[in-house]
Amino acid sequence: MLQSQLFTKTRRNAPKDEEALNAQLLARGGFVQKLMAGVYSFLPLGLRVLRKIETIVREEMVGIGGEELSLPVLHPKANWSTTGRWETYDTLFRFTSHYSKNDYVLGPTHEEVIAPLAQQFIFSYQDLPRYVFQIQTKFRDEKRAKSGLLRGREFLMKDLYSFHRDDADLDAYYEKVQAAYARVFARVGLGDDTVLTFASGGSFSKYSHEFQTLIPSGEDTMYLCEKCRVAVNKEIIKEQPTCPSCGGAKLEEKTGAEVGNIFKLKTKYSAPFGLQYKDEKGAMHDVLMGCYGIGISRLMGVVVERFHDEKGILWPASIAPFSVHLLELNGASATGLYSALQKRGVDVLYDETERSAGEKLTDADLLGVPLRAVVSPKTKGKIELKRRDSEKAELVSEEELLKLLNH
RNA sequence: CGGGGAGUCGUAUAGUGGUAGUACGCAUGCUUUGGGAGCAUGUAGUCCGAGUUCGAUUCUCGGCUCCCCGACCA
Repeated sequence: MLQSQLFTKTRRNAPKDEEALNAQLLARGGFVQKLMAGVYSFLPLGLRVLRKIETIVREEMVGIGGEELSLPVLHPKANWSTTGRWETYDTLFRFTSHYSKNDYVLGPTHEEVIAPLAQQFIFSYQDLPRYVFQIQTKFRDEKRAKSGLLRGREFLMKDLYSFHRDDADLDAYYEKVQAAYARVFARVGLGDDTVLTFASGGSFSKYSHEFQTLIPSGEDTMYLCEKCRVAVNKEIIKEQPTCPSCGGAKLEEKTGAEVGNIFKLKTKYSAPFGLQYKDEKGAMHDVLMGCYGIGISRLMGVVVERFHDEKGILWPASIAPFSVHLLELNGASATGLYSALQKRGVDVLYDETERSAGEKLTDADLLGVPLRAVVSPKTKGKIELKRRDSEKAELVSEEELLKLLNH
């Protein structure tokens, strides 16, 4: 990609209505633009990051048997009345059609859609288990949207739903999802900072689990057992004052951002919709369900909160908008190298603009591409290579660079 | 939802009851060239509505929007 052709430009100042660090850096870099509180456009650079996170999540969901589908965002009131959540769901976006006078919901989650849908296809124990997921825009009428991408009114989420014949099967799959989630967070670069957290489980199971990324700007408070790297959410610390893993009582207070959660719904949503199956003897039973979410757009914000310095973002390589940021400075030309990199399939952003060296270098730091390659009169036919997370640069030849990137 | 703060060119800001200023950006030209370069010329703005006033961007009221704290967050 030629930087001169980018739809967006970087900004020297963050908009004054953005205070959250993730929003400031993402807005300055041209990754996102706020339309209103809690609602963001994802611009070409930001969408690249979002898509990479999606791909990682998708691969891991497919890896545990998930089949991808796409459910509607617009729901009829009736489904939400069936579960009672038309009245009880606080942050539900409800509205009435101006001409038909029908009531609708903008989906904040999809149990009300998936349960009756599954009822069309699941009849027998032979149809179980089943696992379906989607990556879909969700709407929640948050009383207070805040913290940039961390709490939006419109956001991108992966939601997986599983269907089982008994508790043992649900429990076993729940464990698999938990392991897959750990892989997702490791792959997006948050493995060391994301901990399994015990949280309230509602009325059907004792606890649910959240994945909390430990960042100072996180909204949730939890108590972490340093030894086990397992935490207890503040909401259940009274009933669970010790580490659920080792029983230790030395828990340290931390703040985190919830990037994922896994939840045993059991029959909470299958029962109201009559989602049942016949066992081998022809007896009817409610299907057991699990639901499992990952906030994709929130994850993008959390990564920025976790990986930045005073100059800008430091994207983990796995989700960076580009692999290499190629800069030509002070009249030098990197056109040949750009073509060579493209030919090798390297995802490269090429700053061929005729701006000052300082401006281009500052831009590179802000955008946070993991590897910076500079060609200038000073590099004398070689390439100055610098990792975004390192102060040291090294001079390499074109062959050395290509070899390195092939790796 | 309760409390607090704030709306001025595209962005960040200053200022004023009487012609709205600066920086960045953008445009043109020249000069520069390793950490958001210099000079010149140009471009572009007072959230919406009502009130007070000869006159409101400024004061008053209402609305809308944004930010922060709290509450809330299957």
